[in-house]
Amino acid sequence: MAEIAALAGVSKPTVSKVMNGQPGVAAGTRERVERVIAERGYVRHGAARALSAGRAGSVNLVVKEVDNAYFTEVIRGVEETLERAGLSMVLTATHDEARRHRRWMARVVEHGTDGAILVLPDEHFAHVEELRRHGIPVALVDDRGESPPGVPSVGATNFAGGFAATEHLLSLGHQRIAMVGGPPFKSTRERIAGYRTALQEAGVPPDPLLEKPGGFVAETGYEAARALLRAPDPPTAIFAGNDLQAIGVYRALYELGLHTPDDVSVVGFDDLPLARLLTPALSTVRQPVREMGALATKMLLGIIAEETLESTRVELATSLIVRESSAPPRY
Amino acid sequence: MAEIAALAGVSKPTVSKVMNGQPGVAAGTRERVERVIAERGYVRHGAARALSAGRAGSVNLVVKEVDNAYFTEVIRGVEETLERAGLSMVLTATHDEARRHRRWMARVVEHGTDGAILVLPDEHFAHVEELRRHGIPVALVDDRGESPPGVPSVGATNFAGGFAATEHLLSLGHQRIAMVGGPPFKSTRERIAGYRTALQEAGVPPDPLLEKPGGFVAETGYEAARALLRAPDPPTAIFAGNDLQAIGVYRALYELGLHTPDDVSVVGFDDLPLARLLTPALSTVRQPVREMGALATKMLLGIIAEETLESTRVELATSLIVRESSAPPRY
DNA sequence: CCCCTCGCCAAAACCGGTTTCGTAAACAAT
DNA sequence: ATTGTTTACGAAACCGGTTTTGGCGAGGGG
Repeated sequence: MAEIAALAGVSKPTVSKVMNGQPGVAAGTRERVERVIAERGYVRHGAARALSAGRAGSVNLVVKEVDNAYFTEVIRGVEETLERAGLSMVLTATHDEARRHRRWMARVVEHGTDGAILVLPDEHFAHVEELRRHGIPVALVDDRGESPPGVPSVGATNFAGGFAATEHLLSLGHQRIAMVGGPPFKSTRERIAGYRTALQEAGVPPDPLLEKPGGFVAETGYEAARALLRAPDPPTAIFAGNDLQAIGVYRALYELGLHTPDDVSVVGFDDLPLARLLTPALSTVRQPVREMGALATKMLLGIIAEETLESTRVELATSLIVRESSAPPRY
Repeated sequence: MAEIAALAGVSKPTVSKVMNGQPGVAAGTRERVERVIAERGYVRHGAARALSAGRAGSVNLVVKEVDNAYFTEVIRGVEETLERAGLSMVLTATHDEARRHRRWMARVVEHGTDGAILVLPDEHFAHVEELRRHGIPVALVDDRGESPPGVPSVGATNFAGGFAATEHLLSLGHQRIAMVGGPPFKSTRERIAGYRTALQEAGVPPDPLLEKPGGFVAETGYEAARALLRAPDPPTAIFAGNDLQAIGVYRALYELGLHTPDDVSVVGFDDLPLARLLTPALSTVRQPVREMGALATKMLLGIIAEETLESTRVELATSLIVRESSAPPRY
C-alpha cells in the first residue's frame, strides 16, 4: 500500500480510503489512485486488514458432515449469501467426534471469524455457549432443540410437513402407514407429531409397531423397511423421516421384490435434488434447505452489523411434492 | 497475550514461544505460562498471527459447484487432511460464472490463503496463472488438461477405467455398447479412449451413433439414453461417463418401461456413495475421489513447506465395482 | 580469579493495513 | 482584511501477534 501511495503521490490513509470507498478524497485524487491500483493489480493484505479493522472477512460454517446432500444444500445457500456480502466461507465439519471438540473449536475461534453458522453438530449446546463466550455471533440452521434462548435459528414447519405427508397418504386410501423416525432432534419430534396428529384426525388408530426409530441415513431406512414389511399386517405406505432414509426404503423394497408405488407407497422429507431423479421419483415434503441456509446467513450478517432482528426464530414453510412414489393402495 | 504475560510474570515473546512450542523457555516457566493460558482459556488472535508470521493458516478450495456429490467427496478428503494439519478450509464455488471471475479471484487472493486447490473450475488456466502470479501455491484435482506445466495435479487412471468398464460389458456378451461422454475435460477424453480401445481390441466395430456427448449431470444421461433407446438397433448396454449421468439413464429406462439390467445394462463412473444405494445398485468404475482430494492437499502442503515433490502428476488407480446394474444381454 | 560461553528472557522492531487527530488550504461570511 | 468553516490530506498511533536483538546471570575452562 505504501508503494501505491508513493506512485500516486499520496499517503497510505488516502489509498486506504479509496479502496474502501470512504469519503474525504477529492475526485481527481481518487481517480489517480484507482488508476495506479488497477495498473499494479494491487490487492489488500487480508490478514493486515483483518487485524487493524477488527473484521475477519469470513464466516465459519460448522456442519456435522459434508458428504450428505442435506448439508450440501445448506452450504450452497450460505455460500451464495456470503459471496454476495463479499465474505469468505470457512467450512468445518465436526464428524460427530466429541473427543476432538476442543481441538476444532480452538481452530474456529483462533481463525477469528466474524460469525458462525451451526448446522446440527453434536455437542450443539456446548458449541454455542463457547462461541458466545468468545463473542462470536452465532446463527443456527435446523435447531436441534437444545440451544440456549436468544440464539437466532432458522427451521422449517416440520409439524405441518409431517401432517401433510400423512394426510396425503391417507387421502390416497392408505390406512396402515408406517413412519421411520430420525435422530432425537426437535425437527424429528415435530414430524412425528404431525404424522400422529394426521392419523388421529382421520380416526386411524395408531400402531406403535409402525413407528420405527432411526438415523438420518439410508441404512436405517433400509433396516426399518425390512422389519416393517416382513412383519404380519405390513404397512401399505411408508413415510420416511428424510429422503436418505427413503432411498434405503427403496432398497429394501427392491430386495423384497416389491414395487413402488404399486405395492408400497413411499414419501420422504427434505426434497433433496436427488429426490426427483430417483426411479420412481420420490414424493416428498419439500424443505427449502438452501433458503434456510441463506436466511440464517442473512440473520447472522444482521447481528454482525448490530441490527436488531425482528425475530430470533424463523420457520420456513414446507410443501408437499407429489411425484411417482405415492399412489392408492392396491386392494 | 500481554495479559497472559503479565499474569505469568513473563514477557510477550515468552508466551509466544510457549504457544508455538519453541525452545528457549525453561521448563518451569513454560509450565507456569501454560497453566495461565489454560486458566484463562486464551486463544491466539488468528489475524495478528497471520500478519506477523506471514502464514494465513488456511487453504482455499475452489470447486465448480458444491451441490454435486463428486465435489463433496473431494471436499471431504481435503477437509480431513487440512484438519489434521491444523489448517482451516475456505471453500469457494465458481458456479461457472466467468463474468464474476475477477471478483471472486480478488476475494481468494485478498483473503490471503497459504495455498489453493482447484477442482475443475471454468477458466482453469487463467485461475492458475493468476494465483501463481500472486505467489499462491496451487494444486489441482482432476486436471482439465489445460494447466500450465509444473502445477501438481492428482487424477485417476481414466483410460484404464473406461477400458475396464467396456471390457466388463463385452465379457458379459454385450456387443452394442453405448457411451455417454462428458464435458471436454482431459479425464473424459481418456475414458472415451478407453472405451474405444476396448471395443477395438474385442473386434467390435465402433458406431459413432452410440457415442453421445453430454455434461456431467443427470439430465444429459437422461437425454442421451432416450435418444439411444428410441433409435433403431438400440444398445443393450450403456456406459455412462459418470454416476450422475447413470442416474439419468435409469430415469430414461424407467420411463420407457425398460428394466435394468434385464433389458439394458448400465455402468457408471466415479462410485459416488450414492451408487450402491440406487436400485438396482450401480455397477461403476470406482475413482478414489476422497483420496484424490487428500493427496492433492498433501502435495500442496508439501509445496508450502518448500519440500521438493517427487512427482508433479499423480494418477490414482480406478477399479471396476460390479453391482446389480450389469448382466448378460437378454437374448 | 577472570574471561567466555550459553541459556533464558525482555525490549524493541516489525508485519500491512485502518483509524484518529491535526493541519493546511480553500472558501464563505462578516 | 479578518475570522469561521469546511474539505483534503498526512503523520502517527494502533491492532496482536512474531522475530530480532541484546543483556544478564550462571556455569565452565584457563
